[in-house]
Amino acid sequence: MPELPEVETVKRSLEPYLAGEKITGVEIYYGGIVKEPEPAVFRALVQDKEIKSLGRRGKYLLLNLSGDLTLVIHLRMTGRLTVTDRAQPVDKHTHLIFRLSGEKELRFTDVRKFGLVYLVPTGCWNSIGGLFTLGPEPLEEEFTLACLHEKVERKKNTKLKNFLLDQREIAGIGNIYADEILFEAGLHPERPLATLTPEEIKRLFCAIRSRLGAGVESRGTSFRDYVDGTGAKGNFQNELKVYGRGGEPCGKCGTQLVKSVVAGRGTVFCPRCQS
DNA sequence: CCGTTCCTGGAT
DNA sequence: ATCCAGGAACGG
Repeated sequence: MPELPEVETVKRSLEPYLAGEKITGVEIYYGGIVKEPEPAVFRALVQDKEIKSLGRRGKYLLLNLSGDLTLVIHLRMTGRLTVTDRAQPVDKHTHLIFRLSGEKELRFTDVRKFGLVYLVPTGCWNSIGGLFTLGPEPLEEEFTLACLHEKVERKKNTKLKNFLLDQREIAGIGNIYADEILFEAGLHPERPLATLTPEEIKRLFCAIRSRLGAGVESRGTSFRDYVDGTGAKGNFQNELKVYGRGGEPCGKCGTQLVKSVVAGRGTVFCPRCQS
């Protein structure tokens, strides 16, 4: 599931292939992926634009085009965005292809069709609700311990895991990194925010930076579908301490890891190390 | 806040 | 044959 570290890795891996390239054509095989504008207008607007730069906000990938337009792409759970040789056979689940000037093309593939693509004027995110209301970037300077304190104080009764998954609070954390962050911080996923001590908030802050940073360093988690922009798998799946390990012994204390449901998501934690 | 919906492949 | 995975929008 592409979360912040995965989307950042896709962005970095695509940059050398896409920056400065011209989009010479677009093929839309499944129009449902293109949310705005309608597919015919989308195709016409993208035609012959240059990809000036790539960016990321939370789990959103941004392709800044000439003409002050930005292609906003969300991979949701199973989306893949890859640079592929034109000659390579098209996958059954490829919904969108951007032809490039060279021998390569950019393909959007998504088994579950949950991915989202928008084309909007650069900076005009108001039509994309999830992007418009996105919280701070946790790996940037803007996200400080004071900032986390303030957020925690405002959402007293919220459970920690719900808080971490809320993109309006902090951008880019999904189910995998939420569980890994809580394990590293030694905090129970159902702890109400109001019960956190300053020391625990500090631990949470450090764990957010550390786990997301480590995820980026390892080029993301290829637990299932995720690959980067060149089709390469990440390595962070080898460093997961709790996600996907329900029933296994905790790496720190040996207690059996518990799998439950919190915030409507599968949640794994150590009942001894996390309180 | 919580549950439901979207969608498909893989697990049971 | 049925259930489960889950990001984010939406309804209650």
